[in-house]
Amino acid sequence: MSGSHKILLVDDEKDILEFLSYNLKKESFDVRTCLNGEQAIEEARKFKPDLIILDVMMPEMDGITACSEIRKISDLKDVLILFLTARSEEYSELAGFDAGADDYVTKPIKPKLLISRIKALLKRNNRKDAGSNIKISDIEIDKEKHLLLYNEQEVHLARKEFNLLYYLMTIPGRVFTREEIISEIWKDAVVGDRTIDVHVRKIREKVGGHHIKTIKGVGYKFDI
Amino acid sequence: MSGSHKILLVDDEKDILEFLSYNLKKESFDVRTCLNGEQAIEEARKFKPDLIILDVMMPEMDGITACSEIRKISDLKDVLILFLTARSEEYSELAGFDAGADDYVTKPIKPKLLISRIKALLKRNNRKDAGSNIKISDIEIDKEKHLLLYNEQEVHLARKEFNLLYYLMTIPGRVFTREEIISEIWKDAVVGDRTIDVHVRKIREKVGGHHIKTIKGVGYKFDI
DNA sequence: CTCTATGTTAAGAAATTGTTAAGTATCGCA
DNA sequence: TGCGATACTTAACAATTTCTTAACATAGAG
Repeated sequence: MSGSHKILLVDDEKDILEFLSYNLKKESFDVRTCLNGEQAIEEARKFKPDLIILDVMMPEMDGITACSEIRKISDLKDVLILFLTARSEEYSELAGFDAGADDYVTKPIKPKLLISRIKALLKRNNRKDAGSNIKISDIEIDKEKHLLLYNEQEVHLARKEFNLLYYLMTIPGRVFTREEIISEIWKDAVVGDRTIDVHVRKIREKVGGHHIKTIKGVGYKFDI
Repeated sequence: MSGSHKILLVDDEKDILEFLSYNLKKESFDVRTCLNGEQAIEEARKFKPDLIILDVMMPEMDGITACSEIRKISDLKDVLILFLTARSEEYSELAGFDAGADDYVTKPIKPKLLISRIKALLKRNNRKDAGSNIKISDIEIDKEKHLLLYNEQEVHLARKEFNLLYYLMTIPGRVFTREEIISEIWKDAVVGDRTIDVHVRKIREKVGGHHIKTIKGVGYKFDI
């Protein structure tokens, strides 16, 4: 199922490279490794991987810089990039996404989680041609451009609001539980009970209240 | 909501056992404790928990060894295993996953985080039986969307009503006893005699009385 | 007819979500 | 770096919905 997806793994710690490499190969991915960002760019040109896993913290050239560089290479414009970050470096996430990352995973790394993320990414990518943008009735959303049109009108949503709305819209009609939403939008962070509600409220304020529907005791869903 | 999920808690420090036990019980989990790996294996065979929380560092038999042993027991093949590790023992995590752990949490333990992880684990595991929609004559039910169509018309059911109707519809015609219904919908909660009736009444009100039939002295069934 | 299981109703308890405002964190920019 | 602006989270409280119960009504088996 994983087929022969090619993954380029970049980290300056050999132990981690070996550990991940082992786990990925077990899933029958085609894996190559690099120890720093410069090597990675070179290798990426030749190897043309489907996915690059980049450690954010590396000597020589850090992951974010490497990511930006890679995005400039037209041959690799569509390669998926996943960051590895220490739990503390929360900023790197933001910077990472700005640099064009597709996902990130915090260390210490849980192989199972990483692999499921990878599979999700690769899968999502198959539909990417169909556009990472969704249009439903009066709402149009373009994830790449971080742009939302409501009645042809551009509306600004903050990052969390945007991600939340986008997440619900990935499967319109389906109810997402609070737990699902939290683990998707907040990853492992622990947030209070009312946080989701407040974000939902703001989204409703901006795109009309009828779209996000509350199913009491279950969760929220996007409705036409 | 946590229902009657059974958790086996294994740690050599009594303080931690008590602390966690208290917090888990507060969430209405069914908790048992052990002080070492050997006891844990024995207890797991009898107790058949849904989840085992294992401290990695223990005398006698460490958590990783215990985990491997447990995975060998066919009766416990599907039990979830969560490791507790000190922050410094980063590598134990790696070994832990190889031994078949499903997740891990670092000490010092924050109960909130631990519990949200536990719930996520248990939930993920439950999602095996997701053949979510049923259509019978004039009733169509979609669990994912938490949607009920009666004569093509959307009808709102509260959570308990929805779950109850869905449960009866999983095997149309079969009579479900009150006991079965209670243990499915209310788990271990104790509710009065008339509670089911009231819910049934509300469902009948909403989807026409003929579908749910009372078998006096036995239970209820969904009829076409 | 009598007895027991179930039906009905309305009240209020409990659970869940909505709202607001204030505090904290982060960002963009000079 | 510091400042104003924006974003995010939280806490307190309000509003709403859902759930349970109690009291009484009814039906049907025997």
